[in-house]
Amino acid sequence: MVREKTDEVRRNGGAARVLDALDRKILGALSVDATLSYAAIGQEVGLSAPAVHERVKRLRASGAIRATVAQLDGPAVGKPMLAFIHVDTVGWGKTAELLSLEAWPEVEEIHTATGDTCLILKVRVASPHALEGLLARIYDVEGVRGTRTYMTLSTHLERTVQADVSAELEEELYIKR
Amino acid sequence: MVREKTDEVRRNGGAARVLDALDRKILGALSVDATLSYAAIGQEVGLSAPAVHERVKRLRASGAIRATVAQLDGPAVGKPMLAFIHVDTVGWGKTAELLSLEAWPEVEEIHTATGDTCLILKVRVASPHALEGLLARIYDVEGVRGTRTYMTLSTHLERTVQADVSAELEEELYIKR
DNA sequence: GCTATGTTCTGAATGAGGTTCTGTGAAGGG
DNA sequence: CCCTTCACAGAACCTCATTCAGAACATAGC
Repeated sequence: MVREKTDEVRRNGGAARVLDALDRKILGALSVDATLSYAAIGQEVGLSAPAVHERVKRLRASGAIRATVAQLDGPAVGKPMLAFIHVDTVGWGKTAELLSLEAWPEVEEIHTATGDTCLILKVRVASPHALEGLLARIYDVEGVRGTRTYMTLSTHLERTVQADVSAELEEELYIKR
Repeated sequence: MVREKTDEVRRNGGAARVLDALDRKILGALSVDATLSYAAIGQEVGLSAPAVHERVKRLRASGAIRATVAQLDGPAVGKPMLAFIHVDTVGWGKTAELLSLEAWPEVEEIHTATGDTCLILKVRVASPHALEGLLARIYDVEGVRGTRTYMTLSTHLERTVQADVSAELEEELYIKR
């Protein structure tokens, strides 16, 4: 019976479900260090290892945990330069074409944005020369009208999505599908 | 002797060391899915599990792998709104004060940048109201002259630092200290 | 050229921790 | 009041991380 229910939840991708305080504590811990053992997390939040495991499995299935990844150091892997590029296009329809940017390893983020620009890119490159080549390729894309590049000189903070652990939000947090 | 040398490398934090093709393949795999077993990675790159483990240990010690974290989903944890905020300050010295932004859970990234602005923030909030409150707090910080906010409407790509697996870069990649 | 030395790998052995199973107690509904 | 459902704890199992010893290979010095 329990198994049936679990499978059902997994089928519909995790229906709307409140994240309680324990879930947010677990997410907070894993978003900082995903190598923690379930037993260690259980110590922190007051659960047994299997209970933590069950919740993490649910959080993965529901999409609250998108992935578990290694955070690399830009300079260490040969990409010391970070920049944000604002791209203006001739129309909204053309942004679809730009999505092939996903295949470019320099591009880490692509957002559609409001303001005086259409797209915001976060890119990481090895050198000024590499940045110039990237910009040239961007201008080659059909529909690109112009770009504005913001080079970063130093990065003071760079982390992933934070789960707020404050308790008063409990009622508002739902898993969206 | 071997142990001595290993300890020495660890003491100076991992001296300049070339990342070879195997290292970059391993980094590429772990940056996408850090839950892979060492045996599975070894299958991909042609090494045994202990050999992969040894390399990963070195990559962690050298700083090429900064951390292993769970990537959370913004909407799922109650933060559906993502924005970039460009902050103008009255002088460079004042940016140090702004670094207390690290303690604000809405702020994910802080960069010093070139261009017509001093700081670029990446923030994720629950609602327009929360964004307004955040901007009010930013303006309360001593030295803040103005801000420009770029709201994102949709995110087409959001990933971490990518390790280029192409082979021709082999000679250029060093671990910086 | 030969030897000593350091490096990195493989395969085996061990132990920690991930994963599953079963039972129990609490909460909600008929 | 009983039944169902759910989440958890404890125990058992089993995969996989980790360590160890030895082999292969490259390098430097004699």
